Amino acid sequence: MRWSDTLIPTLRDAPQEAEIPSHKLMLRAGLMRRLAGGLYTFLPLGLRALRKLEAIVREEMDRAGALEVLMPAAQPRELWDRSGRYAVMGELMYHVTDRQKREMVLGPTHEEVITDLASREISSYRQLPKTFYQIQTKFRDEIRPRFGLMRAREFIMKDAYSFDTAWDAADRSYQAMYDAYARIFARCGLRTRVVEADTGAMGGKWSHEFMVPSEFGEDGIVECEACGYAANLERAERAAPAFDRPGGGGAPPPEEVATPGRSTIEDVSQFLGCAPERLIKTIIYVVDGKTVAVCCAGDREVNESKLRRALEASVVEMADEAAIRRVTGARVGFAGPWGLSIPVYADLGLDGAADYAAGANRDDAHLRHVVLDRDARIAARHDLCVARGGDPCPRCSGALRERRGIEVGHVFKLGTKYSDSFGATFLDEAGAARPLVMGCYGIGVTRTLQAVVEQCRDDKGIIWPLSVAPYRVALLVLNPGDGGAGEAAGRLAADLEARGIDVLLDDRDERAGVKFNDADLLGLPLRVVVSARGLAAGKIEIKPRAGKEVAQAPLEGAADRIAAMCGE
RNA sequence: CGGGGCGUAGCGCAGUCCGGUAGCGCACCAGCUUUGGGAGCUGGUCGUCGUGGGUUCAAAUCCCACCGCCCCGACCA
Repeated sequence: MRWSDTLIPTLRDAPQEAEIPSHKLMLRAGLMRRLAGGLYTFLPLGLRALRKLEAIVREEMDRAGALEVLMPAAQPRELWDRSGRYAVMGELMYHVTDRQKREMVLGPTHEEVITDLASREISSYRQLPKTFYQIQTKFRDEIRPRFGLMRAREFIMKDAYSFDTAWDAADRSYQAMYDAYARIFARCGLRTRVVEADTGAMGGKWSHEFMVPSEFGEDGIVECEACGYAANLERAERAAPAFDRPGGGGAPPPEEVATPGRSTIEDVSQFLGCAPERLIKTIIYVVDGKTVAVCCAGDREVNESKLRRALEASVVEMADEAAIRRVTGARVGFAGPWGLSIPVYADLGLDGAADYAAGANRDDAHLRHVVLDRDARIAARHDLCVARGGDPCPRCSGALRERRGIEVGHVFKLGTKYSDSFGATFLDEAGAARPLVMGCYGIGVTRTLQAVVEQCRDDKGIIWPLSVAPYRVALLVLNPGDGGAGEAAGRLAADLEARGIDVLLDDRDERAGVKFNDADLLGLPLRVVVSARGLAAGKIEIKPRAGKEVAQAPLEGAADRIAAMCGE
């Protein structure tokens, strides 16, 4: 392809809309353009990279035995009512009404559609196991689209769904997808980290996320360097800290202190001259309709997913102001764990807590010298806080390290949540109807493309891996009119294309510097320069984008040499 | 939805405080020179100054409302 025949609108400056390096580079390199918030047009160069990535995903899905299908983006609302997710996902979905006034949604994911299909088409254990996948545009009305393709409102996703006769068989399907994912990301040139994850609105028993470590990732993760434990902060466990604190025995009795208007941890901490971690934070939650109190150290955040799991509940929300006043008898900010008629759950970070300060359950007052076990009745202790760097590892004696990651893939063991709501059953060998055991597996394809750029770049531009590069070779002609350079480059390009090597021939009437800089920006893996100067000596030059050294090579046989470097 | 910032040519920006009828760099078009890391000179094109309303002899500039974008938060496979 000749540069002058395609459209690659490179930009010297990054548009203001872009914040993170990959987003800026994708705009500057002419891969895509923004239409509106979270909506992007892929330009020819960006689309080529996307298609290559999709091809890798397809190959590995097929190799893993998954069957490609294509489901509609528009789905009847009733499907979502049946799974009960209309209420959970309602706000996240785009709603459309057709001329018959039927309510439709644009699919943010396809568990409902595939389970409906399976319930109709799968009836015997003889048909199992089956895994279906599709590569398709998803729609999510994100509250805040961000960072280009990282969190877009319309994006391409590879989603897959497995159906098995039983849990152990489902585990094998899960493992097959897990392994396929590892191969896919490796082939894309990505270093990924697998972490244990929360299942969120998807439901299900267990899940793993494939994370690309990046300071611009939207997810926090912790990992233990000693044993390899790694988890999303939404799920990450932590062991009880080793305490080095005065025991409760000798502590003086609680003492009430007036703390007028000091309702935040920060205010109280300053006012009492007491570190935030020596305060007990008491938060009132409504868990499946029941009001409970949750205590943790003042410098910690309650992890609502952990709370939900610990109490085996399905809905956790913070109590409103009226409920807090009713339960504690005080305004927000003065709650404490004593004298409450509701169950009090304590985070394990408070084990052995002695000589703490906490709200007095009375307006404008706190208590000092609190010993939790002595002064409050605790219903149960659980790990209820968001983990963070430095916390003890839940699996070994190591310490957790915190970092950020971009979620590019997520695999879930779903179980029978959807097959139950859709009556998706099969007959086993004994002729008994049993629910299909499901798994679901997603790869954010467009997000993965940006993650590649995020991970493969330098200060001059992108450094595409061969596997997903829009073209494998950038062929630069300097001064095409001189010494037959233009003709020689044209012949070399044709020669490479005949061998199946995709080449971008920069035939523009631009100065060398412009071409070199654009080549660095575009980041095609191999840069080949044809110039009159080189040709006079019968030479061209070859330089990998990732390297520094420029190799001179004879024009004779150059195509062979380049093809070999492209892995052909 | 709350807090903050921004909106002036394709991109990056100045001008706004203090009202006087729009500018700079890059890009783009033409010509000449130049030609291995974002060339030089000359000439030229491109603007409902986000939108609507108001104040004023006069509004990019002041006032009101709205819209869009970005960041932080809440939220979110």
